[in-house]
Amino acid sequence: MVKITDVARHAGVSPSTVSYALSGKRPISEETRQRIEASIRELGYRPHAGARALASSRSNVLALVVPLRAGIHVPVVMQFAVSVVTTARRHDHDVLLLTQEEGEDGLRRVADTALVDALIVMDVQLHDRRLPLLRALDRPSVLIGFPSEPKGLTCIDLDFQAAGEACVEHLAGLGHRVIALVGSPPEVYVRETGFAQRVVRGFTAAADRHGLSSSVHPCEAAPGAARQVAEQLLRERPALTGVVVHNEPIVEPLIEAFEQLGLRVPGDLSVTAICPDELADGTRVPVTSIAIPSAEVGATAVELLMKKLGGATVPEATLLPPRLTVRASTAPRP
Amino acid sequence: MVKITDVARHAGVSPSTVSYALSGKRPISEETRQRIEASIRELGYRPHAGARALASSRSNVLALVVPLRAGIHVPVVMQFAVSVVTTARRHDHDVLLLTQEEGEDGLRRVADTALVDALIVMDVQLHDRRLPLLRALDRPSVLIGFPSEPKGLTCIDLDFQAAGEACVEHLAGLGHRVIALVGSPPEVYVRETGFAQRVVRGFTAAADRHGLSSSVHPCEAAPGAARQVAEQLLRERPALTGVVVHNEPIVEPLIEAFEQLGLRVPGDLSVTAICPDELADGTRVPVTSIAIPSAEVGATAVELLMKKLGGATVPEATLLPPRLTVRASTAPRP
DNA sequence: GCGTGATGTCGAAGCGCTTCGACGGGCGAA
DNA sequence: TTCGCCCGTCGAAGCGCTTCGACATCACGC
Repeated sequence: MVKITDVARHAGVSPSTVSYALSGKRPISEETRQRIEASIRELGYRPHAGARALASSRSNVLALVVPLRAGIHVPVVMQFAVSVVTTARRHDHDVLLLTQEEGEDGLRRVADTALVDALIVMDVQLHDRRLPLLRALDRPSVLIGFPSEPKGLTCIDLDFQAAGEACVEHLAGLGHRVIALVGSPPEVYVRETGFAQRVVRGFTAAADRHGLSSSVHPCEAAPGAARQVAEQLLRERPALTGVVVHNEPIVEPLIEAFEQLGLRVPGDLSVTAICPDELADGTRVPVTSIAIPSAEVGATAVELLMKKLGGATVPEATLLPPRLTVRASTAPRP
Repeated sequence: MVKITDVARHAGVSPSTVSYALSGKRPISEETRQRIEASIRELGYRPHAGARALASSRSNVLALVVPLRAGIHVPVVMQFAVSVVTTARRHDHDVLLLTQEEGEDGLRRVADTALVDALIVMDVQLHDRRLPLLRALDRPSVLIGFPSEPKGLTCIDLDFQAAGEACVEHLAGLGHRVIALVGSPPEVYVRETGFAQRVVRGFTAAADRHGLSSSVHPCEAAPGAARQVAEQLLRERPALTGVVVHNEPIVEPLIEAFEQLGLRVPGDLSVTAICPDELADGTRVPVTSIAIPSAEVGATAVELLMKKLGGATVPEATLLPPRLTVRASTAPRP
C-alpha cells in the first residue's frame, strides 16, 4: 500500500505538505502542488479511509435508514436511495445502508462508533420512537417526513397538504362539484404516518373553500378493494365526477373498475392521483398527477445535511411544493 | 467520547486486555472479562470505527453495487439489498451502497481506500467491464449473475437454465405438447445479460427432450407489446396450450390479452412465469411460477463473502435450484 | 533599514485501537 | 525440587493520516 509518506518522499516534501495540498486547508504554491499531484498519480496513492477518519474525526460517510414495512412503494424508496448516493458522492461522501429493523440501536451504533458523520432517516412517523435519540445524538440528521413535533430536528418532504389542495383546485377549475378522495389503507392512518392525513386535510380544506361536495374513502391496496370502492361511490354518490387517488397500487385498478362500471375516464369521470410519475405515465389512460419527487427529496436531504456538517443552520421544515402534471385522465365536467 | 483507555482504567486493567476481551483473540479470565464488560456497559463505550479499521486493517464494511438500468425489476433489487444488510449485520458488518454509475472507479476507490473489506456486485453482464478489476483487486468479491468466464471469481445466481427447464417439465407433465416462451425485451438479449439466454437454453433443451413443439418470443415490457405477442401466438401457433413468461411487467397484461382473445387461463391455456412471488401471487389469476429468490441470493452472497474473508476457499459458481410453486394458472391439457 | 504580515513549508504530536513480545505465576512432568 | 509450559496480563510500538505551532522567506510601508 502506498501511503502519504511515500508520496511526500517522491515529491520531495513533507507529509503534512501533501496533506495540505490535498485538503486545501493551507496555501500551497502552485509549483509544489503540481509536483505532489504528479507523484500521487504516478504512485497511485489513495488515502486510507480509516486513518483519515481517525485523525480528522470525519468519516465522510452518511447513514441512510430505509423502511421495510409493507405498504411502502418500493420503487420510490429505491429512487430516493439512488438520489442520496449520487448527491452524496458529489460532496465526496459515501452512504451506509441501514434498515428500519435495526431501530434505535442501529442509529446509536453507527453514530457512536463514528462510522458515519450524519444520518438520513426515511419514513418518519408522527410519534416516531427514534426522535428523542436523533435529537440527542451528536451528529446531524435529516428526516424524510414530518413528526408531530419537529422542533430541534430537520425535516423534509413533499408538501402533501398542498398536494391534496392542488388536486382539488385542478378539479374545481374544470368545473367539478362533487368529488371524492380514495386514500391509503386504513392502517396507514392508524399508524399516524402523517402524510396520509395531510392529504386528507388539504383535500377537505380546498373542497370546502370551493364549496364542493366531498368525501374521503380509505382503501386497501388491492384491485378487489378498488372495485368495491368504485361500486360504493357509484351507489352512494351518483353525482360524482371527480376523484383524487392517494394509493399507488390501486390507481390503475380503480380506473378500470370505473370503466367496467360504465364510466368513461375522463369522459364521465376525472381522476387525479398523487403518485410517482412513472406510474401515472404507465397506465392505459395516463393519469393527471402530482409526482412524489423522491429524487428531489433525496438530493435536498443530502444538501441540507452537508450544510449542517458545515456548521450552517438550516430550516427545521422544508416542504417541497407539489407539481401537477396534466395528463389524459382529467377533463371539464360533462 | 469514552475510549478504550477509560474502560481499562475503570476496570483496573490495561487497554490491551480490554481489546483482547472484546475480540477474544487471547484468553482472558472469566472474572476479568466480567469486570470489563461491566465497565463497558457502565461507561457506554463504543470502539471508534476508524481507529479500529486503521489498527486492524479491517473496516467491517461491505460494498454493495446496485444496478440502475431500466428493465431491472426494482423490488427485487431492494429485497436483495435488505437481505444483504440483514445478513451482514448478523456477521457484524455494515453495508456501503454504491451505484452502478460509479463504475470501475467507484470500486477501486472503496477498495483502495480500505473503506470496505469486500464487495458484492449485482447485475453482472456476460462481458462485464468490471471483471478484470474485480479479479485484480486485493479484496474478495461476490458477483450476482454469471459472466461468460467466471474463472477466478465467485458467482451466484438462480439457476435460470434449470428454471426454464422446470417450467417446461411442469407443462409437459400436464400433457401440453405445444408451448412458447415469451421472453425479455430484445435489448436484454443483446446486452448479453446471461440469465435471459440461460432461460431460453433450458426451455429449448427441455422442450426438445420431451419432444414438444416450442418457440421463443422476445417481448417489450409494455402491455401493448404483450397484446401483440398474444395475437401473434394465436395466429401462428393455434395449437398452443402452454406458455412460459420471463418478463415481469407483462405477466399480467399477457394473461389478460389471452383472455380478451377468448382463451381462458388455465382452461384453454396454461401459463407459468419466472418472476418474484409477490408478483405471481398478486395477479387476478395467481400464476404458477418459479420465484426469483432475491433474499436467498443476498444472504448466500454475504455468507460466501464472509467465508472468503475468513480465508476459506469457496466454489466459483453457486447456482440456486429453482423452486416451482403451482398456482391457479396451469392445468392439464384440455 | 526594520518591523509587520502574508505565504509556504516542516516536524511532531496525537487520533483510538490492535497486536506483538515479554513476563510473572501456577502447574504438571521429570 | 526444578524445568518448561501455558495462561492471563501488560507495555509499547505502530496503523496512516491531520493539524498545530514554529519557522524561514519575501514584499511592503514607513
